[in-house]
Amino acid sequence: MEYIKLANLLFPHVTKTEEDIYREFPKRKTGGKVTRLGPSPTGFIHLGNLYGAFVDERLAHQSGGTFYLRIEDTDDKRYVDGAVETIINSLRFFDINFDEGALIDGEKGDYGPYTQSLRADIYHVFAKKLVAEGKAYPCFLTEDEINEIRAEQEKVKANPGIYGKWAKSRDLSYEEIEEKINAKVPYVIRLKSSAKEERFQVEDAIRGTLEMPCNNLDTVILKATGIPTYHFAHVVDDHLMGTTHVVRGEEWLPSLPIHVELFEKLGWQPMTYCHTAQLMKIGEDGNKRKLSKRKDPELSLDYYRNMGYHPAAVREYLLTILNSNFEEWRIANPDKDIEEFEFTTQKMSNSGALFDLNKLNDVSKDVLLKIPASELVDFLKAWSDEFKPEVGHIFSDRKYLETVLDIGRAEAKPRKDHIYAQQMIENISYFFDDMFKIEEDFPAEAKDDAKLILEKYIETYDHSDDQSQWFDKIRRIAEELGYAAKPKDYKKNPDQYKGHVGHVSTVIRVAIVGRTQSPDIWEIQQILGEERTRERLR
RNA sequence: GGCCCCAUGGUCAAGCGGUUAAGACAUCGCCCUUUCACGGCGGUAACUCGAGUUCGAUUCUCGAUGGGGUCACCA
Repeated sequence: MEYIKLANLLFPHVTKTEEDIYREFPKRKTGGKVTRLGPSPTGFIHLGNLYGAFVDERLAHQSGGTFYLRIEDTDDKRYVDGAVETIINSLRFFDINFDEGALIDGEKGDYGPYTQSLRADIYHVFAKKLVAEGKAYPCFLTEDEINEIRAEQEKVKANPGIYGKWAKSRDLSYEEIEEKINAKVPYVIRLKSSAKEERFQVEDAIRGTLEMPCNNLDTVILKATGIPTYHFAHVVDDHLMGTTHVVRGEEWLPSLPIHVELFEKLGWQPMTYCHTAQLMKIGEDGNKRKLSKRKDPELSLDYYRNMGYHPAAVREYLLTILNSNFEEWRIANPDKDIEEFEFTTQKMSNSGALFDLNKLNDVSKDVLLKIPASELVDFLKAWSDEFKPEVGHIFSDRKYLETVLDIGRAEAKPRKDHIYAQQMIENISYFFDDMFKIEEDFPAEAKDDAKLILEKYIETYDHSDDQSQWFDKIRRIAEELGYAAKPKDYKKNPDQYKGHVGHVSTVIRVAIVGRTQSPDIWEIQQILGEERTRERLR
């Protein structure tokens, strides 16, 4: 078989050589790591993507390298309008920014185009090269024929796939191929696998040495449309674009042999692989399972934006599951910027982590505590503009809002009330008259005296009282009505009292904020002002 | 089914041949306290199993079991 003749028959339009391409894509000069995110443009982006993107970003930027965005749109069915913008904006929200690639205001960087569908001529140069060297061949098998092969394989218990004797287009003569081409019979280009009966080893930056059998599959590298499959595009692009570290989910591990053979046949050196563990969730059956775009909309990034989690909190949480030593570092360095933490692939876990909302909430409390109230207002405002415009009026008095958000935060043992925007709004709603409502009942112990308690409270109320004067008055009211002035007395002799001062103050609390739990009432009253305080007591 | 990855409390996880098997979250109890939150103290709770190697295995090897992934002209 004259392979070069075949290559020319298949790729008459390809005039460039591989040397031409190498001139267009010179080796990068930077010393740092080069990573990339290669999303397919479905526009859907979930926590798992963010998790991976975070690894890419840290690896690149921590080493003074480059992080770029490549759109992997080799499957035209997947394309969703505006998806690229969504991806970029979602990631930017979490402070993950690209240095080059297919960005919103056009391409940036010297290794473009960064959209795979625009790189067809490049892939063809290398596909042609492989054909010319007898390492790839056209395959004319139809879908039906492939199904038949699979059925036959099942019958004889052979592994499914096109390989070895099942690869029926492998041994077509030039004349046969030419005849089909002229007859416009559709075909794909397949790798002609060497199917070495041995195992190979690859170093993975997360998992250490990986050992698996060599590939034996005649994988499709160019589809009938002339567009490459992921496997081929990955190898060609990452080599040409100078990627040093390929970060991807562990679901790619099984196709690693294909990629390794592709690199070998192309005469290239594979880059460092970093196969991350998948983020899991508990399925309906109680078992762990991979996050799925279809089934788990609540784990899409939008869910967290909707709830109003602060991006810094999500980043902080992600880092705790990404690098096992991060929490320790954080405890030792509570005030350092997250950038200062030295992220390493070695410290990454290689078993799938279950997403833990409790932990996120806990982390979030600490993160929000460190954010000044004025910034919190900005954050809340941006969130409400997008997700809850009906509360827009709470931003009309910024200073007031800041004061509200700052309750108890300056103390040595600060309150950690804030977790995420939606919850914060709910928490502070009683500070706004239109959102204030009585949500809970008076405590059972003081229910019958509620009216009396409030009357006496209004009578003695002096807005200029300081906190201790104010509470002394409540103590007095409690005693007058037969409640213990100290909870301990009540606990000792529960029969002697109707209840204790806590029950009395809870009546007042319910009147002021509408619930049985809140920060200090005196402080709240000071913020509300005398007029509104009295209003609510009526 | 073949191949691949993984395996310490409910969750995330330290550990890398000898430890009373860390820590965080969650949970429970106590303390602080006018409620809640915060904080403090304490408790419950783990090495999947079986063979080896070894004086000694959570740690190394093999096997089993379990979980996950993958076997497309999807990525």
